[in-house]
Amino acid sequence: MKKIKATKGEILQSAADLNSKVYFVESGLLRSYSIDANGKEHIFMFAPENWLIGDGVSIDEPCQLYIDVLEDSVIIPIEKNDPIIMDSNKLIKRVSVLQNRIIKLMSATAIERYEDFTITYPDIVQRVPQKMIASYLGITPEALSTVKRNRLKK
Amino acid sequence: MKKIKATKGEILQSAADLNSKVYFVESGLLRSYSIDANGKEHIFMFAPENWLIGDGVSIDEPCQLYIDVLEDSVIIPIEKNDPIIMDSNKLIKRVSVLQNRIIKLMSATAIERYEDFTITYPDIVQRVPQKMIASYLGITPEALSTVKRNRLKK
DNA sequence: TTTATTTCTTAATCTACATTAATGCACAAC
DNA sequence: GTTGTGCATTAATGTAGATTAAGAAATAAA
Repeated sequence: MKKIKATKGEILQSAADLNSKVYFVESGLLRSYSIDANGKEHIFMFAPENWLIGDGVSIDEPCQLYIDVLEDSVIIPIEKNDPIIMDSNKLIKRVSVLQNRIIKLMSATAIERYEDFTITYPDIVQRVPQKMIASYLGITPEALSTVKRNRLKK
Repeated sequence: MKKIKATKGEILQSAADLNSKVYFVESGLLRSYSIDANGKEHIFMFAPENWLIGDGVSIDEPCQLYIDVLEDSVIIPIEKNDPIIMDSNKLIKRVSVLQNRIIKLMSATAIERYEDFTITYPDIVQRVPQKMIASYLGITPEALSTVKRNRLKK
């Protein structure tokens, strides 16, 4: 249950690592992302204060995600198999977030997903570069620019 | 721990329901899906033999998904807060599946997602109408037709 | 300060997939 | 049998967002 200081730019986990930890963010901002066959980044999740971030794979499987530090942070590493902290409720919440994301990815346009993002993470929009938000939404930075422009027209 | 027979076409759960159960499929086939603002269905998951299917939301939140029966099935309803059965390992596996799905939705083309589907669920391809596979992949049945045609050309 | 380096925006073109519509096919109801 | 009704396929056209490229604006480095 020890706190760790992590500095901006630091990489806490790489894909293919065997990492049995998740991270609770006490202050600062982390993100997790994957890199596809073309070398393109896809942001999977942002984790600001009081969020938990980690790879969903089992303890004995290699990770799929990279986790790095976007703002200097204070984090608490937690073992995935720690039964006290990793209670089911937290996991169910996680499933809920992911389920929501899949439904949105399949049924909402980029504009709707951006609206949704600004509501769910109002402060993150100011704290990270636009290209990361585009990456989270599954579109290019260019497309995000026009989304924002069209939004203002209304 | 009682088994239930569910017949084809039966709806086990509707969106907005307050349902505290998930279902283990002993035999048969279930699916979960959402319906978007335009009335379009988006299949979230298939659950053949030995799969667990349910809504990811917390016990006290209204469901987002419909669950219905695609083939006559024998299923075991499980309370979400049953600590014996709903152990963390199963939940982590669930997170893993969803994580994978999101990564694929963001970084793979329809052709790649279809390839992936036929490998992950080789038998399901034969057991459900093509339009449901299209719905799972996030494309139209027409687009799936051309995907399959182009695949054969190789 | 000046010079890089990265980020953001705009516009032109391209492409994967959606939409629309027509046709053929299977299977059930009558 | 025939008349559905739903499903799969094909083709023509439309569109959201990708790609490419070029400038502007911000940030970091010198």
